[in-house]
Parts: sequence; C-alpha cells; structure tokens
Amino acid sequence: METWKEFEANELTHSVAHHLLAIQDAGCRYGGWARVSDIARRLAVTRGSVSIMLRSLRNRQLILTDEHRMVRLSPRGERIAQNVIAKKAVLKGFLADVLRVPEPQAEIDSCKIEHLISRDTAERLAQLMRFLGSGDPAVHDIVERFHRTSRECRDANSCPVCTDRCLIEDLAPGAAENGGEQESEAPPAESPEETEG
Amino acid sequence: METWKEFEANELTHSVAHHLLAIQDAGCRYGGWARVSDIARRLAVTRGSVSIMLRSLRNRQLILTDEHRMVRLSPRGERIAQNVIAKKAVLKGFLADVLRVPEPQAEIDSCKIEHLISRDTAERLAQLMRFLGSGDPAVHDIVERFHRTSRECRDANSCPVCTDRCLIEDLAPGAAENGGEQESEAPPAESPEETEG
DNA sequence: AACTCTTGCTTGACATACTAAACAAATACA
DNA sequence: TGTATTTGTTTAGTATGTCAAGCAAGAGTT
Repeated sequence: METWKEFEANELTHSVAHHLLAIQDAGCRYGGWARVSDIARRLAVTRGSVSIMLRSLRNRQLILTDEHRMVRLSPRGERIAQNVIAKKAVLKGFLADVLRVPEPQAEIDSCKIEHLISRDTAERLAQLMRFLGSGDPAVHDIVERFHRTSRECRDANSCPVCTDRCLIEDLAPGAAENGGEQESEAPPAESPEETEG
Repeated sequence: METWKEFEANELTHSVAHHLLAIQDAGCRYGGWARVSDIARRLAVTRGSVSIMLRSLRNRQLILTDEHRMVRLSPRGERIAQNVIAKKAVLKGFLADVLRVPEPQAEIDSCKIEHLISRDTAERLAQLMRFLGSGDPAVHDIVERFHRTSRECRDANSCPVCTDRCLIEDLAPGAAENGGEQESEAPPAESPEETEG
C-alpha cells in the first residue's frame, strides 16, 4: 500500500551517492584530500552547489574537513562509497555481460539504481554472477544458449512471464517512455486558467 | 563523466509513476474514473498534494478531467502506467523467483527502480525470465543448482565477480548502508557556526 | 605593491514534492 | 430546509538539490 514511500526513505540520495564517489575520485591522487572545485568539475555542477552539499555531508559525518578547506571521506563515508561502487559493479556486470544490454544503456541504468538496491538484492546478484562465471561447462552452455535465444515473443500463452497480457509488449516502443513520452508537444503554462483570466 | 545527471532527466519521477498507478487503481471500479480523495488515500498523501500533482499531469496530458472533477488516465497516461506495471512485474519476478530475494525486500526494491530501468534492460530481463521458465530440463536444473549454491564467498582470487577486492564483502553489513548509516547519532544543526556565533 | 585569477562561500531564485491549515462548494443526513 | 461532513483547491511553509551572481580571501604574476 505505502511501499512506494520507501523511496523517500532512502539513506542515500542519488546526489549524495555521487558526491561521495566524486570526493573519493578527486582525492585519490592527494592522499584522499580533494578540493571543492575538483568535486564540482567532476560532477559538472557549480562550486556553490558542492559547497552546500558538503555542509550537509559534514553534519552527517560522511566527510572530514581540513584547515585548508580540503575535503575527504570519513571512514563511514568511505564505507558507503565502497558499498555503492560494489553495487554498481555487480549491476553493470549483470546488465552488460548477462543480459547483454547495450553498453551506454547498461552504464546509465546501473548508475541510476546503484544506490537504490538493497544489500539483499546486490548480494544475490553477485552470487548469481559468481555462479554463472564459475567455469562450469553446463552453466556456461546455458548462458550461451540464452544469448543465442530469439528475442521475439511468439506464444504469449505458454510464456512464463506473461499472464493474460504480454508484458514484453507493454515494454515496446509504442508503449510510452521514449516512444510516446518525449515528444510531448510543448505543454501550455502550468496554470492555463490563471494566465487566461 | 556526467552519466550521473541522467537521473534528473528521467521522463518519469517516482512520484508521477505512482500517481498514475494510483489513478488507474482507484478508477478500476468506476470505468476508470477516480476521485482526488481516492488517489490521496491510496498513496497516503494529502488531497492538496494530489490536487497539485494532477494539475501537472493534466498539463502533460497524462490524465483527463470530468466536469464532476473526476479523473482518469489519458490513453498516453495509460500506456505509461502499463509500462511501469510491466517493468515492475518483470523486476519483481526476477528478484523473488530467480534471485530469491526475501519477499518484502523484493517488493521494495522493484518498487524503487521500476520507473528507472530502460526498455532495453526490462526487455532483456523479460527474455531471461522467459528463457529460465521455458520448461527446458537443463535450464531448470541449472536454476535449481544456483538456488542450492552456498552463499559464502571462499576464494576471492578465483571469483569472477571480484577483481582485487571482494565486492561481496563491500556489500556486507559492516560496510555502510543499514550497518553504519541509520543510527546516525542526532546530527547537530545544519550550520553549527551560525548557531554558535 | 598592484593586478588578476582561482577558489570557496553566500544569497536569491527555481523546480519538485510534500505538509498543514483555511476555505468554498458539493454531498449527506436529519 | 438546515446542519454537518466530505471534497477539491489554494496558500504558506518545509526539505532537497540545483543555478547564477556576487563577494572576499588566497595564490600567482608582473
């Protein structure tokens, strides 16, 4: 019923996750210490924006600050960053190598959800990757067969994914997202009534 | 470099996606027509909040409005809703049945990312589900073997998931998220300097 | 020393998405 | 018919996360 509100309750927002990664990345050449400008450049946001974000990260004790205004991850921040990196690696590996989602999309998708999946999901996914890559010929053969499998859906009735309706069809271009969503013919002002009267 | 900004460029926010689903759900008994209150109740938000959201959905032509203030999805809104439903079904099926992520978590995770995954990813995932559920004994056997597989990581060196570092370890409780994140001892005011001076 | 550039921070603004409170219109019931 | 409740909307406020613009301190150059 209210599961959907869990989204707001995330410990980590997309923005916070990527700020942590950027701090780690920017600092890696200087013993972990980074400057606001470096972080901003990496994220392609303004220094002001980073400055505000750092205030929040500092209060959450995810970063440490120098007397020279240098910034680095706290041990806790580092754990979180490592966690996000691990999730993304597993996700991207799965999308790219198992599902064979084309490269740029695999990168985008894993980047979008890296901070959202639970430890449970990430771990099981990692175990699946380990299982599939274990070198067992039978496993390898099955994966090969999957990759050779036809991409078309022929028999919606015998399909284990669909029930009364073909779910794969609902994912198709005609069905929203990029297909119908994007060319939204310039919507009018937010409150047409008000501009009218 | 700036892949992370794709997150903001989503056609569908989590909130919009769930408002569309709620409208469809609330209206299903009345020929698709729903009332603001019904939608609000389903989402556990205020009527005011729904009212504002509907204004935006109306301008994006995702809903239609009655002279009696009844609301329903437009054909476009319906396509998008169906799309989200399909993505979630595929995702949850994968998490619950293949990965065997415990039920509530599978529900939460699929709810969080249903609107974020690309058509590419959703389709390939659906194809994987179809392949795994095709009834082929060899495939079935491999899935069975995966489910019986030990959950521990013993040999980080031969592990196909990890490189120099065990990624699965980075996902473990000690490493952030629920482990270190949540019991954040009441952070001080946002700007300690200011309250101090 | 004077000038310029870079840097970090602050401010005001915007967009999203929520709340609570107040209100008017519609509905329900007595 | 009159009162009470429900309903939809609006407004002001909160929180996050961004931008642009401006300011002040430090660094580099001449």
